[in-house]
Amino acid sequence: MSIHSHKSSAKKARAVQAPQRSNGKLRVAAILEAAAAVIAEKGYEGATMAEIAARSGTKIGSLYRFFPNKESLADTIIVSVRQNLDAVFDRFDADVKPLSIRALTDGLMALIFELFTRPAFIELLDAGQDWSVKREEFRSAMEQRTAKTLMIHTPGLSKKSAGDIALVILLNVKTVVKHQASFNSASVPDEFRDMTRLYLQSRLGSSVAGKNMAGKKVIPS
Amino acid sequence: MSIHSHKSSAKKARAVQAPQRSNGKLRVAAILEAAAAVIAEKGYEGATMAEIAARSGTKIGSLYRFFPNKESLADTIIVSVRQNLDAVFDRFDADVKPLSIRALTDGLMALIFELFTRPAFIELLDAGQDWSVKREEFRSAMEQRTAKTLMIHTPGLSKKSAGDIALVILLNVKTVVKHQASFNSASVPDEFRDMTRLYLQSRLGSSVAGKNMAGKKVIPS
Amino acid sequence: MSIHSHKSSAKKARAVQAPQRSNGKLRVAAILEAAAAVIAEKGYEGATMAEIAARSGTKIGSLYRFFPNKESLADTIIVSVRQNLDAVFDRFDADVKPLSIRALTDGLMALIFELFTRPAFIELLDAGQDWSVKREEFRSAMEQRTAKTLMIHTPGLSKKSAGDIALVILLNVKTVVKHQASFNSASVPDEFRDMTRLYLQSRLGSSVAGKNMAGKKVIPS
Amino acid sequence: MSIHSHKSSAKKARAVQAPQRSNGKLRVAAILEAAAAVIAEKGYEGATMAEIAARSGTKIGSLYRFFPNKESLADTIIVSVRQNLDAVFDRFDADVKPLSIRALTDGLMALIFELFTRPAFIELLDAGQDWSVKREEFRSAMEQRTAKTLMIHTPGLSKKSAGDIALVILLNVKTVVKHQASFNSASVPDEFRDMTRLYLQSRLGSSVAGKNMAGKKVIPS
DNA sequence: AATGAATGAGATTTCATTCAT
DNA sequence: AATGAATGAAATCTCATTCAT
Repeated sequence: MSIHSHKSSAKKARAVQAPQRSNGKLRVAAILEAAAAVIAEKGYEGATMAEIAARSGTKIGSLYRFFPNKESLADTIIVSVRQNLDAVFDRFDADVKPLSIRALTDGLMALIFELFTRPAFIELLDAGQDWSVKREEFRSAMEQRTAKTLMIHTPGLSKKSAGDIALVILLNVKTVVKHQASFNSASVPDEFRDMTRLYLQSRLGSSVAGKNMAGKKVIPS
Repeated sequence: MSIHSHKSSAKKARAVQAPQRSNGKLRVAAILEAAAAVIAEKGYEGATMAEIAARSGTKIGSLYRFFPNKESLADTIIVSVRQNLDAVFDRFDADVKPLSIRALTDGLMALIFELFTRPAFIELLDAGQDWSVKREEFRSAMEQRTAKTLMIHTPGLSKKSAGDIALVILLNVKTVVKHQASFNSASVPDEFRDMTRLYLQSRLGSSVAGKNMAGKKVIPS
Repeated sequence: MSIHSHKSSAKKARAVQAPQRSNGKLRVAAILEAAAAVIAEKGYEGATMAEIAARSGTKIGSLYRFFPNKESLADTIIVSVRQNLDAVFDRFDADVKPLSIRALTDGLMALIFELFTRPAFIELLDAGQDWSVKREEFRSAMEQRTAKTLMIHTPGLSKKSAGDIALVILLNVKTVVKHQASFNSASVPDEFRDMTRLYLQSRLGSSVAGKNMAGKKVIPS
Repeated sequence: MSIHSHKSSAKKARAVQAPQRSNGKLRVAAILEAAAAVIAEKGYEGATMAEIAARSGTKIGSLYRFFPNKESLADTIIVSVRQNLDAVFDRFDADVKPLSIRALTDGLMALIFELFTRPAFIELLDAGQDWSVKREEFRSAMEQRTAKTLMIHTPGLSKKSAGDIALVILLNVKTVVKHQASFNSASVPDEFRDMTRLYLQSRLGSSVAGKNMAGKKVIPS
């Protein structure tokens, strides 16, 4: 407990340490995982580099060798999600055309949910101030990709409409992910899914009669 | 204390000091306004007492005379919103019964929008960790009050359903308020309003045939 | 704030960081010395971290690297004394049995004096309020160890008596150490030693005739 | 709870306040009592003028009208004890001559105990740094007065001896008063009284044969 | 290359004391 | 005269980042 308690064993202490994996890949992965966990827990501001280092079994000096500053950590997390983005959407787009609106909604929401559920991700999306650039860029990418999928599914859709709808879907999923833990009522996520379905039916329904068991227009009063 | 921290570490829970001279009242008002502005800009964590003091033309010592700590500032902002709550809802409830669902939706959203639009308020609702108590308490109050209104309008509604629906409405408004500034497309708020209408029609529609131009059930495919 | 108090108000109970490089060890030693000096001069409350840092040639940030808060400095000082305790008493106990009461008194007082003379130590023993735990724990340890020695020397002694007597001895030494610097008359410490001798003779004398050159009354020189 | 809660009743608030006794004597007494209590609880440093004002029902501005600074409060407390000093000792001295040493010890200790037990007093005696002047002055007065009593009782005593003995008595009483609250064993104060008796018998005994049942060496019971 | 140590600006909070009304 | 308000230096503690070994 004392400051001096390591005194006599100091020399050996170094040798006793777990051998640090010099493998950069593994190290970077461990750091990112730790960073995601800490940021998810405490938010971007609340997360400290020291804790991230400790939790990843990295020394603070080494951490800075891989990530030159705190923001670069956040960047990398965002980017890693972004890199999935295209692959995931491409896969989805391949089979999107024949989907009913219900299936489209469910599929899209599930897909986005998956992307957003990466720990720390939601926190980063909302993190303050200067962030606007990266966040905006990412949101824009998400939005455009989602809009693209909508337009593949419903070819008649205007670009603007597709953008608006995409944004609504994204924000709905974000809301669910963000408040997930604190919902008292387990059925709230279902409500959001239903609501999003209704919304998509209203927005896409008329132009895709065939898919939608034609005839039943959804008319907002 | 921490935890607190000048001389003794005991948690001093000094009450918010009410000013007793007109000068003091002006000062407090200025402080609150500045605090709301700074918090709205930078978030709760990002806002510093020094900046709040400076922006309100107050010296730091005076700020602390009226608000013994940073949290008390946030408290006061939240509470001021909360105090409006009942009055505003009561007024709305008086005329809610005969409203069409569309009018109900629009009225409720406008009302909640009004409450949430106080600068800083949204930031505070999302501020981190320890906050959970006050935030939860407030959200619970909002939710219950909204649910009550729904049940007045649609008497057949179960308490649980009303709660779920209320929460969805609240989160929708919150999303709009929060992202308001950053929407590229001005029509997004309208989309949210429409979506919420559809959702309410689906949830309340069947039981209030008369109000809803009977016969046109909203059927999620 | 506390807790505590920069970003989060949670009580961070970081452990005292042991230095791991020779440079750090020197630094820690310098800090402790400076802390002891400053506390001895101004008392625990009066001592400021800034002054301790300055006097040890350390920057404030470095000080906090090794001692995460003011209390941990005091702790370390107390603990360092406590760690001596057993060794010192064990050595004394080995030869305590045949000692005359006079020699016992002198030996015990000298021993305790030695322990207490560490600068700052006395101040810490009296430092205010929250301290009670550590202080009490230490005093209890001192008392029990002293009582044990008394019972080794005078086997017939009841546990309660030994405790009371031990406490009196401790308080006497403490008084001498504390006022040492301010005594006008150099003979006051001798008076305390004599008084303590008389007291021990009164309390232990009757039951250990043999050791005391039986029959010869104990006459304080 | 709100900052503004007093708004409407602000004008009347002034009138509602308890009528401030304009009687300076009473006010000063109330302040001193409060100050003593607060200092006794939290120590000199820990006591705040604001709390003293509040606890005495005085406004901070008024407090400063009577006591221009914190130290003057402490001064006044010390002085008030000092003023008792002569009267109390004079009364005791009147009957001191024929007292047995035991009775002298008990009487003196009781008298000093009484003086020291004034709340806050012990705290002030040990309060830090610059205080040395006032404290020293007071201790010197106490010491001289006690020494005088000893010399009245035992005329042969040298001035230096009397001073030393007086100091020992004072410190013994101080120790008891200070640790009073924290003694586990209720008998410790008795031990101190006995010890002091033995000490006085040793120091005064031989020269006052008559009073002390002549010829009988001082034998610790 | 690895890593412990150093840094210092800056954040929150306190409180004795003075002043203006 | 009474008193609420103003003040600001000073204290504790944090943490991203750089550096020397």
